Amino acid sequence: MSQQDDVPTAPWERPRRRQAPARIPLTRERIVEAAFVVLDRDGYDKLSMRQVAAELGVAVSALYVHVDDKDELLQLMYNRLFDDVQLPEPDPETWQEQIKDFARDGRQRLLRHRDMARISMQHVPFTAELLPHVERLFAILRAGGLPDRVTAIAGDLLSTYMEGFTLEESMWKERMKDSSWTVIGAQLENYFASLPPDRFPNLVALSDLMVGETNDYRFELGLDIIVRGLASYGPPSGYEDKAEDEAS
Amino acid sequence: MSQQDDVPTAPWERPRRRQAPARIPLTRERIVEAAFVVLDRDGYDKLSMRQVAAELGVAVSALYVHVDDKDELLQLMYNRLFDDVQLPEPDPETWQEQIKDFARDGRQRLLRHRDMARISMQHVPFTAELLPHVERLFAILRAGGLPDRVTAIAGDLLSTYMEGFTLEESMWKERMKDSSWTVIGAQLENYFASLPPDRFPNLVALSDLMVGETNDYRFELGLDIIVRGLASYGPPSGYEDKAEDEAS
DNA sequence: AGTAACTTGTGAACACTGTTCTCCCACGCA
DNA sequence: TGCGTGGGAGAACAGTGTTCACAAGTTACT
Repeated sequence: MSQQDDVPTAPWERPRRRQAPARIPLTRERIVEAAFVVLDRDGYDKLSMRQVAAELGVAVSALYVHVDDKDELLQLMYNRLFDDVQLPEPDPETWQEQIKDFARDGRQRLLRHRDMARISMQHVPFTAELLPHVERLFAILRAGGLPDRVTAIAGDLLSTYMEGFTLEESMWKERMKDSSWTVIGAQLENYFASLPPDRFPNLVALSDLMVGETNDYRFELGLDIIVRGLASYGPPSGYEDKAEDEAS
Repeated sequence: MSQQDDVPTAPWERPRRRQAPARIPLTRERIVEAAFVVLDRDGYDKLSMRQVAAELGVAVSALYVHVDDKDELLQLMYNRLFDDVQLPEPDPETWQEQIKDFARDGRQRLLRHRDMARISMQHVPFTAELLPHVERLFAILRAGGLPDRVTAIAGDLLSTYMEGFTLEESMWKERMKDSSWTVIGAQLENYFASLPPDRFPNLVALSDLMVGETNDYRFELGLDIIVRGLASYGPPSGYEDKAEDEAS
């Protein structure tokens, strides 16, 4: 952005401001960027203010000029991860698929950075930057004909599932990061299958299904369960009438 | 709870040390108990090994004789919170209500101790002590006539929802613990309603529903959405397809 | 009996953490 | 020229999880 700094200053233009500060000024953006570098390299447990400062070649206290808290820094990271989300125009025909895409995209974003799901969990999702996304999500759900009270909590339900699933998923990877996933899965399946069948008949019977499938498949199935539950409150498929919900 | 010692140790559980003789005053149980005292009094952020040791009037390093890690201590707390769960005999008629009761009970347990939801989120739910509960849950789901692949992830889905919902719920309380819930709700509702209606029509329209209802109601509705989604995979209601034979 | 091994618990120490304090220095402005 | 201001540096404070050498007390064996 400042690639013309090496051009010598013409004698007739008096530099009103200091033209080129010797160092790039420290900004929130640069701090967040460095924090992501540390996070991906060392993981959440090693993500400390000192490490971020070291990454920037800067004193720790310099960070606190731009950021109030470590908590605020984490918030900024979360916001930046989702700030370029683009939800589609609400379409009553395909609202179910639109909702699923929202969750799929969220999971992919969380998986982009190591331990990101852990950060996402301890933070309130209603920041000003993310409000447009919630707004769009609501628009899609209402376009699907869901009653308002269902719409009002569907956002919570979906993001809770998305974040919770991804958290568990990445925790397994982290906990046994020495092995590949196929090895992990085999170990787990083996464990469940080795339980005493008289006391754990169902666990034994389902051992292959619990971990044998890929995470993608399991995420997709859970998503489908939720969307089916949501759709059960809406108009029968095929219609687009906004139907009142029938009790019991 | 010591009758399950013959359950093989899961591969992700680090082998713990020999159990201390029963006559020694300091035991794992006492440490866990003290940890709960500290947690309820000072919250999760202040729950440190030093505080737990101080609560017992004991040196910090003494804890490490009985507990490998702080992580293990947290896991023990989680286990103890759920170790006396009692799930009912599977009943194909009322399996949906049985499932809901499972989640309701879990939420109540998490709410019993301050910040407990935060602890629950970062721990693996498949410890040996908790396996019987998963087994029972599976039995109920299968009795409801759900296909095995749905049953296999329904447990994850339910506990993720339960823990995620409770986490968010308790985070709000913690973050604004000065005010009562009605005040918090009013503030939030006010905030959403005050957004520019041209850019956030749906948020404004739903502002009262998002926070106006009680947490109990919102939890119940989310639970119903999930159970409906699950039921959509099962036999049509009214029928009772003979489930896999249950040995009584 | 003596002795060795072991379990428990102690106090100090190490290497960190988030945060704040004082200080310094380069800049913009008068 | 002087001055104020604000960003950054470095040290310091009060913590954190964990480990270390060491001291008791108990048990087990020669």
